[in-house]
Formats: sequence, structure tokens, C-alpha cells
Amino acid sequence: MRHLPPLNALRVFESAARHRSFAEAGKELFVTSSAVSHQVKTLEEYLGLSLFDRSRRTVTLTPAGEQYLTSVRHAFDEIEMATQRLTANQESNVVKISVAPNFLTRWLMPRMARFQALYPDIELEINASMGLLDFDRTSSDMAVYFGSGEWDDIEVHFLRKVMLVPVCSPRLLDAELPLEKPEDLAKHTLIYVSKRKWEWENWLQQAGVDFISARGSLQMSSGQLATAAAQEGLGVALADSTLTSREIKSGKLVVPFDIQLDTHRAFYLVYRKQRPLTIGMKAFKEWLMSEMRGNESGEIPEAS
Amino acid sequence: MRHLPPLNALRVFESAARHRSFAEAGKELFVTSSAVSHQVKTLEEYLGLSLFDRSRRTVTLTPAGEQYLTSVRHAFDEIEMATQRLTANQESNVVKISVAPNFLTRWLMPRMARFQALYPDIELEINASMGLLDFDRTSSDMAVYFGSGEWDDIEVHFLRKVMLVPVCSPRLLDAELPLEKPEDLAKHTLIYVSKRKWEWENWLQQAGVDFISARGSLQMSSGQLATAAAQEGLGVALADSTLTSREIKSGKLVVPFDIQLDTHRAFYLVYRKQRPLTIGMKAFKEWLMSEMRGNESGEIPEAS
DNA sequence: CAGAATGATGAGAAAAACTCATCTATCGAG
DNA sequence: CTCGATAGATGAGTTTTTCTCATCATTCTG
Repeated sequence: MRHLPPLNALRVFESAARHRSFAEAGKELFVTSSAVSHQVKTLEEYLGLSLFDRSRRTVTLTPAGEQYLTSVRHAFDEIEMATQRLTANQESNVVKISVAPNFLTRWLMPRMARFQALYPDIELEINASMGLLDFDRTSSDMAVYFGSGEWDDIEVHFLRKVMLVPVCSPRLLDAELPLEKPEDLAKHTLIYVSKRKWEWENWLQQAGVDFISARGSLQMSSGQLATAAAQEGLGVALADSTLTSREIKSGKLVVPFDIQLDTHRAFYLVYRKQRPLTIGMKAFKEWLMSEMRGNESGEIPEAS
Repeated sequence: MRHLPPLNALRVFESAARHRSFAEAGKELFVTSSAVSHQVKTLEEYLGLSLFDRSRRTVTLTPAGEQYLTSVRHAFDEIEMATQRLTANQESNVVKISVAPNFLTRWLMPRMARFQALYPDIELEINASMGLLDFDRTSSDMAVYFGSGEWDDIEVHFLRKVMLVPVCSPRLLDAELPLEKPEDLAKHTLIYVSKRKWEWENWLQQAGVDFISARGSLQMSSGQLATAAAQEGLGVALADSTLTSREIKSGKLVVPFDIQLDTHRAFYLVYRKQRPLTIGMKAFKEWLMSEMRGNESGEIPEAS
């Protein structure tokens, strides 16, 4: 037995709160501002407290109203998305995809022309975002996640392992300090990614270097920045060999030692469980997975 | 500009789906089954698909209806909780608390009589649950979490570090295999917790034992089970010294080496951010934190 | 200070929701 | 197999809710 407030009043409240104006809410809902006023009053009487501050001509939310709005919005988002999923056309040809920024700029972007050539009718709507997203409340159809692959309640498809190799600017090799064997790294600056300090330790261990106290170290907040720093000649970074293949090919970056570190992390394509795929989603999924399989080397087409 | 379905129809649908009966839903909502039928039809017409299967005399949800119900429930839960929070009486003297099972049985339970003696008017409603909970959608007021303390969007209060010591049955010491120095562990079975295999490695390292290949190993799924296994004489486990203090005091468990391993994890009291605390919540929080501070030794009152 | 804009309020109109009567289908008892 | 009971569907009419309109108060603007 549920105890819900008057839901239509709730809808009106949400709109009024969003616009901070009863008149604007009225326009959105195709009713008069008077109707909005009545409904808000009904809700306030039900709750036994005021949601809006009406001391001035314009309305502002009370702290209680502010808190309530957050939750109500959340809930309405979910209803809206669930409804959209249900009524969504299976024949839809727009696919909304959320991808990790690094993967987007270094892998997907250079290959998008290929996808568009293969599926000219399908439109990709791409959104860069880090971390996990709540498929209950976003309109994203699919996402590319980076991590361990252990996520609950979503459909997960393995794409590609992430293997790290040391990279640096070719200028570093020309300098007086050589980089001929892994031990030589002791004389260089190691570029770390803040939250993954263990990567260098693991790599050195794998390279058979017992312990190393490098000449200096530099911390960057993301892999993308670490790679950029390496390219600027600031030191040696660990980077995904596939994502940096373009820079390596063009000679902007060099790989002093081809010793790959398995991070046990990977890129995965994920989407909501039990969700029936639209033709657009199917096309993107198949293309993405075949690009991954058919192209282990990380070959990238020339930039146009 | 939102696109929400008719919300009253949604409420009726949720009730009908929950009861798998229009007549029952009618009773809950104080309307006739006819009204329910009309509302469900309205919603189905809005969505353009059927939510119920009416081939038999009793209604069952279609797959689409099933999916929709999940989301709608989720959303209604959130609205219900938000409404409850808003209208909740500040003077409330019932506190709903969710705690880790281990902490509940070994720490909270033995001390609850104390709390009740101090605050006879306040009623604790305790719920044992592992993992994190979604404060947006539960009626729990507060929770005790175990972990790193790095959780977003909630108010976190440190309670106590978790330090591990080896424990075993006193029978193991009487046996022919001595436990005089850490190296002697090589002749015993080490009891691991499945997801925390590194703990023994770290402890051994801290104890100055380079590497050890124990006689055998036993894996248990939780700390509670590992401790129980140790008590049965099956081997040596790592356990929180405070949570097992009663067994240690009574001699059911012994600590062969008092070398504590800092797990960098701890117990924390958490609750919803910005939530105004009721007097009951304040009382529990203050009592819990003072029990923690004033009682570093882990002293437990005699069981009644 | 006048005029415009925003919201409140009460009464009546419009719309939505509900009930009732009636109908159909299924299930179970005899 | 038949008949009564039960669950839901449906359409017409009634009740309730929601909305509009007219009017008023307040405040911001020029």
C-alpha cells in the first residue's frame, strides 16, 4: 500500500520549480498560471509545508522545495526514460552513445568516417563522459566503458584489452642519456597517472628491473595528459599502444622498449540488460566489434 | 519540456501490476475494478501497446509491462521516500539503521542494551545488509558501512579502523606443531577470505616473513566464516581484534602473534547528505561515536 | 507614479475520473 | 456438461477534480 502525493500536482510543481515561474510552467503545460498556482497550493497543503517562497513577485524554492525537486526530478527522469524505451521505434536509426574521452578522440573519431560510409542512414549521437552512467536515467542507448568488466545489471561485451608500453619523445633518445635497456629509465623522469601509480611498478617488475628510483616523477590526472606530457619530452609515460599508434607511426612518440604490461583492464561495450536493440544499435555493435577483431594491429586510416 | 505519461493512470497500473489483479488494486485505491480497467486502458492507449495479458480470467503482465513496472516502481519508491523525508517529524524517535552483518552481531548487538538504557524512548529498527544502499530509495535513516570511506554524495563519519590479527583455536598451540614465531605458520593452514587474498600476504610481509608456502589453505566467503573456521581449529585466520574480543577473552580463540595489520579500511556511519537529523538519529550517532572513542580497547559488556 | 507583469483567490466551466449496469469469458463445483 | 461464481471490459451517466476567467494585491520598471 503506497503513500504517494497527488501526482499531477507533482508534475506541475516540477515544471514550476524548473522554470522558477508559475507563468512559464503554465506555458509548458498548456494551462493558465492560475491552474499552476492552484496545483502547487494543493501539493503544499498535502505536504503541510511551503515549497515556494512568495515574498517577492518571482517565486523561489524553499530549502524543502529544493530538496524535494531533486528527488522528484530523479523520479520523473526515470519514468520518462522507461516510457521512451517502451515506445521507442525498433526501426530507429539514431544511436546515442556515451564513450570515455580518451577512447573517443583516439579511436572512435578517426574511424567514424568508416562507419558512416557503411551505414549512411544511421546517425550517431556521441557524448563523452567518464565513469559509469545510470542507464535508468539517461537517454544513452549504449556506452563504451573502461575497466575490469565487472559491472552488475548491464549487458557487457568485451572489446579490447588495454596493454601499456613506455612511450617518450624521440628527442629523449638523441640526448646524452641513453635508453637502451630498462635500467636506463633510472636516469629519466617517469610520468605517472595519479590514480594508477602501480602501473610503473608493475611494468618495471615485468621488465626485470628490481627496483628503480627514477630521476624524477611527474603526475598527471589522466592517461591522455600523461601521453601529451611524454610527447612534449617531459619524460617517459605508459600508454596504450593502440590508442597512441598514430603518434608512434608518425614518429611523434617512440617506444624505447616493446615490453607490454597487461593491465587486466579493457574497453567494453555496454548497454541496458534485456533491452531490445534497435537496428541502429545492432549496426553500431556489430561494426564496433568487427573493427576490434579485424584490426588487432590498431591500424588507423589516414586522417582526412 | 518533459514527456510524461498520465501519472494517475501510472499509479493505478503500478498497483494493478503489484497485485496482479484489477479488483485488488481497486480495493487498495478505494475505487471499483471498473475504474482500474479504464485507467489501465488509458495508459495502454497512450503507450500504444498492451501492458497486461488478458487471455485468461486473471491478468498477467506482458514483457513490456514487466519492464515498465520495474522502472515505475523505482521511481515511485523515490517519490514516496522523498515525501516521507519531507513530512517526517523532527521529533521522531524511531531510527532505521542498516548495518553490515558482522558488525551487527559482534559489535552492535552486545551493546544495544546500553543504548536502550541511555535512551529508553528511542526505538532502533535494525536491518542487516551488505554493500552500499541507495538512500534515495530506502527508508533507512542511517547505515554502518565497511570500506575505504570514499563514497560520494553521502555524509560519512569515521568510526574505527579495522586492524587484523591472526587468530586460531587454542588446540592448535597444544598440538605438536608450535606457533612461536611467524615463520611457524608455514606448517599450518592459512584461512583466507575469498575476495581479500592479499591480506595474509601483507601480514606476512609486515611480520618480516619473506615468503611462505603454507601447509594448506582454506577459503571462506566472509570474515565471519573465516573466524568460525579458525575457532573450529581448521587453521589460522586473520580477524578484526575488536570484533573477536569476546572469543579471545573467553579463550575460544587465541592470538599467537600480536602483530596488527592495518587494512586501510574502516567502519563508518553514513547518512544522506543535507538530511536534517531527527532527535533519534542524533542520539544514535552521538552514542555510537562516543562508544567508539571511549572504548578503544573493544571492551564488551557481559552478555545478559 | 503609472503601467506592466506575476501570482493569489473564488466561482463557475470543462475535463477527467469514477460508478453503475450490463456483457463476455473463464474457472470450478456438482 | 451445465450452471453459478468470479474477473474483467465497456458504455452511459454522475461525481470529482482540474482548469479558466474575472478580479485583486504586490512588486518591479520606466
